[in-house]
Amino acid sequence: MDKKPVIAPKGRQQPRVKIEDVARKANVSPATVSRVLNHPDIVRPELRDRVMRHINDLAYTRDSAARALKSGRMRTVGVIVPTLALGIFAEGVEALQNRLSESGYTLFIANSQYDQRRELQELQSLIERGIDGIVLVGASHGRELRSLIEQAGVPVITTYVAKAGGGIPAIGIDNESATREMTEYLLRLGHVRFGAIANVVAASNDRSRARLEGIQRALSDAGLALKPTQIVKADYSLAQGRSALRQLLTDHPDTTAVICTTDTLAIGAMAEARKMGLAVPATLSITGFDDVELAAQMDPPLTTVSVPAAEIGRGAADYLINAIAGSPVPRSVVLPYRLVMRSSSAPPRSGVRPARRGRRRDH
Amino acid sequence: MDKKPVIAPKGRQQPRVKIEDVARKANVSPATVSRVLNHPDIVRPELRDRVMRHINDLAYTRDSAARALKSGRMRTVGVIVPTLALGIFAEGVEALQNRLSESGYTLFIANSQYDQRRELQELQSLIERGIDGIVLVGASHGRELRSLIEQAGVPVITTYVAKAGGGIPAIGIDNESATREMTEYLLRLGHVRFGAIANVVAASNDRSRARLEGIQRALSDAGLALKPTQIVKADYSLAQGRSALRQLLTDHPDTTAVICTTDTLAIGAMAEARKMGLAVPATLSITGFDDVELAAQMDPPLTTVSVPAAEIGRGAADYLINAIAGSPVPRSVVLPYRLVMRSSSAPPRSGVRPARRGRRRDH
DNA sequence: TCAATTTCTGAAATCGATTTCAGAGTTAGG
DNA sequence: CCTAACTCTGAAATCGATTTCAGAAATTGA
Repeated sequence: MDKKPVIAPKGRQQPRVKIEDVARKANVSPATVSRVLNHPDIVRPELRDRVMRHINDLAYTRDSAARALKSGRMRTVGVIVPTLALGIFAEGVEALQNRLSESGYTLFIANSQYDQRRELQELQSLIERGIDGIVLVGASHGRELRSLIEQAGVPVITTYVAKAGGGIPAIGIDNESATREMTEYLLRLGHVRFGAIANVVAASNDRSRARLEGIQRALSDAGLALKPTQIVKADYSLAQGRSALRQLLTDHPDTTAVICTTDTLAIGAMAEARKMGLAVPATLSITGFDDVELAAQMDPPLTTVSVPAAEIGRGAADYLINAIAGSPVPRSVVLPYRLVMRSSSAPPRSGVRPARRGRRRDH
Repeated sequence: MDKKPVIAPKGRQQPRVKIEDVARKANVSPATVSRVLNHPDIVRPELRDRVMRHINDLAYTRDSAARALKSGRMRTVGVIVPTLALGIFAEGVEALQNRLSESGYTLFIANSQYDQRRELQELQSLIERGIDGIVLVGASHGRELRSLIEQAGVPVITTYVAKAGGGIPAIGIDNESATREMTEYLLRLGHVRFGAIANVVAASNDRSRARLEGIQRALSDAGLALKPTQIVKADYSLAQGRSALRQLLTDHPDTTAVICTTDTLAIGAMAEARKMGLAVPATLSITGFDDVELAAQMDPPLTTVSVPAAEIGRGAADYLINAIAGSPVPRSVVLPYRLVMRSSSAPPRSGVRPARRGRRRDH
């Protein structure tokens, strides 16, 4: 009376081919079949071939659960990105997956939506899945997360940053230094009235925060510290780039250079500048960060910082593969970024300190 | 002498907490601990709480390999996309992952780079991993792939298309119908000299092929069949969009409407048009496909077809969750696309059939 | 030709959690 | 007060592949 409902008999409908079935067909023991698959070289060639034929005939594939159970290795790595919507992360994940796949690993993917609590949950779930390694993004992770990882004894690496706290190794670029250089470049061009658009609303976005700090540091060093209203906070959408620029120019109409912490924001800002009738770069220089595909195709092409996302992904994969194998691994890897000067940036109108003439106390 | 090298002792360094350890601490049998975790309601409350405390104290997490082995369920789904570089796929994967995560599933991700052989390899690897369900993209898949899936007895669904061969259920939009409508719209505006830019170089890109067919069908029906030189094949990069437009206008300078099978191509085409000094939409209408974020922010905003990527991802997740549970599932789901008319398209210059005047036999 | 190696194969233990089966303990009914 | 009917817990089998250990077969050398 209390029978189980008649849904999906149990596991698979066709009772999966087991190693024993192959063994019986081939008139050998399961041990031999296993050896043919795992250490082909120690099996007599003719026997090996015979077994192989039967393996193919029966289309046998080993049960990875049983395999993982016995060997303690899942051959699986997990990655948690803030979002896949950003091309830069998608590119990194793709490179990561490709490299892992070459080495027989499979990639679990999860996304945190820039939410540390969600990141923790997803990590929990991945660890329960028995992953052999984990890739994170960014430097700021809760203590809880770090202890979870430590307890699980799983190799980790965090990406897109040059260093991270809590003894977690990192592979990526020095974000702060990149925007510092970019800012210094704009200073050299003669700009003095800056604005910054930064996607720092997500609490956990330490990359953009570092980038913002780079800007601030460079400007402070030049005695041009940004007022709070010269920094507009945004998320990572084009639309916010637009509105951020509008707000910035409302508060500071004499701005001549706008540094964005993301290409997306910069592209939004450029769109808005065009709409407002501002010539880029003649009256306004705009710079981005990431060097997405579109950056080079803009009109004018966008000055930005190129981030080696694919290299980061590959590097993270290599790191974990080595760490899992017990091979020595570097503490952290700092990859070079590249400032890409294109025509969205130029000296301010008519040489040095031009805007002075127009608006402010005219001296 | 022939000892194994001293690397990573074996599995984990800290000898993982087992269910038996918890059982011993709590003075119960492993069976009880298992019950506490899997069927809490059949264990006496006080005992349950006691066991729970020890589970937490020891930070015990069950070994998913052993669990999967016994239960035959991995609670894992795989997805193979052509590439993550396309925002449309990234968005779908993200939605897929989010929905699966809610139901306790974890997502394996792989990418095929539009290569059917690679797709097959990745699928092979996923099936060996014991996934419970698989998500594919597109309608065209080799027979080998289908038989592999069938043999494994794993539920599948393919995405971004309205239907697929080989009895594989699908969730997505009717690509051909979408471009047909788009073309008809341009015809109604009065265009007669069309060009098409299609990313059909990847052999397996059936979506774009269907889109191209939609264009051709609509034009044939209107007695305006495209000549081969009016169709430029490209991959999926902005740069190719640019060069495609240039080539198209070299061969057919009197073209008034260009239909692209991808927003990326359309955006590239618009960039090139601007560079060539062609006013959009005054002298040239351009349309895209996908409705990426940037499309609405272009100048002029791009007319395109909106694809419900997130809905596709969610739908695929729901489908598989049900199919795995043995619940009834729909054969296929056709989702509505949406034509988004923006200002990159308009009637050709000076009313109906304007270009006639300029170039051709002037009647 | 026989013994000593060497090479190869099979039987059986093992990985860790789940679940059936049966028995111990408890409560209710007579 | 004793048996009947439950409720709850534990012992042991099981999932499928891997691997150790030992023995059988083949090879080499004397």
